[in-house]
Amino acid sequence: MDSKTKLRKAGLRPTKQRIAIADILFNGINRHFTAENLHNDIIQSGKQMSLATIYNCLNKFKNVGLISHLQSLGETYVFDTNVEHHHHFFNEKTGELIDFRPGDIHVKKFPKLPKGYKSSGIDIIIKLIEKN
Amino acid sequence: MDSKTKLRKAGLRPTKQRIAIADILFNGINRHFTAENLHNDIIQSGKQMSLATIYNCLNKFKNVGLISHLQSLGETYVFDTNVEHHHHFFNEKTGELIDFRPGDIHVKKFPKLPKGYKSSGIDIIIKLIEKN
DNA sequence: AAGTAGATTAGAATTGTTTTAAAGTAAAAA
DNA sequence: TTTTTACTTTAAAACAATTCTAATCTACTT
Repeated sequence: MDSKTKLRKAGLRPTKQRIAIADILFNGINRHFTAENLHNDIIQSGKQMSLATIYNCLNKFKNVGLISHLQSLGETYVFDTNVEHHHHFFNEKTGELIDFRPGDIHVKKFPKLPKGYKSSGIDIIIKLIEKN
Repeated sequence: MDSKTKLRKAGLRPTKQRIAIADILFNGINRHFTAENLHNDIIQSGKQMSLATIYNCLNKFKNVGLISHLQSLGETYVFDTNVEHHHHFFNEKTGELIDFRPGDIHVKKFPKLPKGYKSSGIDIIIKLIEKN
């Protein structure tokens, strides 16, 4: 499916800029990227586009589910008086974090790590919403 | 142990400001906070301190291991063309992210969730460093 | 008590993202 | 088709979080 159709199907107007972005993003290879990354790619391909447009488009794409964005633990630097290794519950509504001990969770099957690398740690975030 | 001693033991000069911060942080209750949070607490307790000092102190505290900071997935907003639910390898050196499928990992024992809440998802980040 | 290295501060600088308001463009209506 | 309308793009300004700068201050050493 070409970018134009894809955008239309998602309920977005296929503008020149959106098509250019979609052409880069949906070429079949999953990728992670920042607005800045993408802007560079576009500039280097000889096109011109403002960074604000990139942000606008990406946010629209995200809203309609064409892309996702990595839910870190929020936007700001969060400090923690707990220096032991531990994981977190994350209250999706309030943003509140609650610790839990590594012993309270047990990971059985492990994914195969990329060649030449070893694991230096694992961070687990269990997201919470109110029951009912 | 009082804050002054604690700071000295950690190799930090116990200044008025650091003591004030330590008094708030190390009162026995683990807590998560941002620089802004802490600044508000301090201002509300009638003390005066610049936000820059808060940042300086927290970074110092972090360097000596008195506190930790939550490793989000980096500082900037990262988008992802993969809209399926998935987890990530995180290359600690380069910041690169690689997806892995939820089926590639299996969590057996689950921590007890806070009362009144249910899980709305789980995010797992496996950090990687080069072997040898 | 005096000197020095390290700490604090206000304010400027930086970085990443969003907003604003004006000008442009795709889709719908005529 | 043309006109109209609603949505987009843009540069520039605004904003938010964090760090830096350079002057002042303070805890520790002597």
